[in-house]
Amino acid sequence: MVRTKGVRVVEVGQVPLVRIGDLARSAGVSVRAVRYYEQQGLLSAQRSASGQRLYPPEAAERVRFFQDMFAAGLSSRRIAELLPCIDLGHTDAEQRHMLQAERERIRERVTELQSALRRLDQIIEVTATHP
Amino acid sequence: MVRTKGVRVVEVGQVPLVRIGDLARSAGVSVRAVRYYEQQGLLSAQRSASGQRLYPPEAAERVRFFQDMFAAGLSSRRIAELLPCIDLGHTDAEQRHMLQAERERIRERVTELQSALRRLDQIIEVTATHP
DNA sequence: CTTGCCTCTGACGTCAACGTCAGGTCTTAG
DNA sequence: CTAAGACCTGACGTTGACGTCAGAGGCAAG
Repeated sequence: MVRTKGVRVVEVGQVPLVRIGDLARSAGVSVRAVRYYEQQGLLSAQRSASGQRLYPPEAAERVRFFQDMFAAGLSSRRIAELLPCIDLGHTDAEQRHMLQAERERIRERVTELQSALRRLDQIIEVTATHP
Repeated sequence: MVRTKGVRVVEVGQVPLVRIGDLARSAGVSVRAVRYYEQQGLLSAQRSASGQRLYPPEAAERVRFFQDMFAAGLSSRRIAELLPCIDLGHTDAEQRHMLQAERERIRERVTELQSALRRLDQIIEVTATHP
């Protein structure tokens, strides 16, 4: 076990593994959030002898992907359904249907937001002439 | 008091008023939602002698505006702050700041969503080649 | 060895926009 | 007059993605 720039790293064969705090920091989320993702079946972790979670550094990318999807309004359930598509690189009919449905949902949200934006702009415009 | 096409209407002077159920239907929300908006200070209502809420028909437009703003991620608190800007037709510095901030927030959400859309499209594209 | 930070597992708290239920009143069609 | 809806006021329940706290253990530095 070595220490590199403040981040404790466990070398298992050639694979460096980081602990939950480091993952959380590098992904920009809380430690609680990472544990939550595991609980929801989105993220798995190796365990050290003493039971501490150990992650490969790529896990940070995956966590950021979760954030993107949450921001897009997907539930953790949907994201869980999404992961096999990514990991296996192929989809069945049901999965393709789900992907299209979510895509459409997000597109609708975008147009909703743009509509709201226009309404806000109207208000700003109107009241700008009457300060 | 008259009945017009199934909608009970109260004539007070020249102003026709509708009851909460009619407002809810014409705005496409639940009765509970309308009461909630009143509780949050977004909507006021005249009361009949027996205490029932009475609304001018334009209230439906206002309720739809609430829906737009909620869909854009504004809280009822923010919407309440917004209403005087609309009703009075002018804004002070603080209000203008708030309007700009919310505008910017929504714009960020849009780009987030578009980013998520691209990621989903990538997945769809990749897996489409491997059915 | 101890100090200080990190991690662990529960488990309860939060927040917003309502849903839902209870128990009672109003209104109107028939 | 009566029965069926619509409406009233509380007040508790729901959902999702975590926050937060408690109590206990792990681990590198001095």
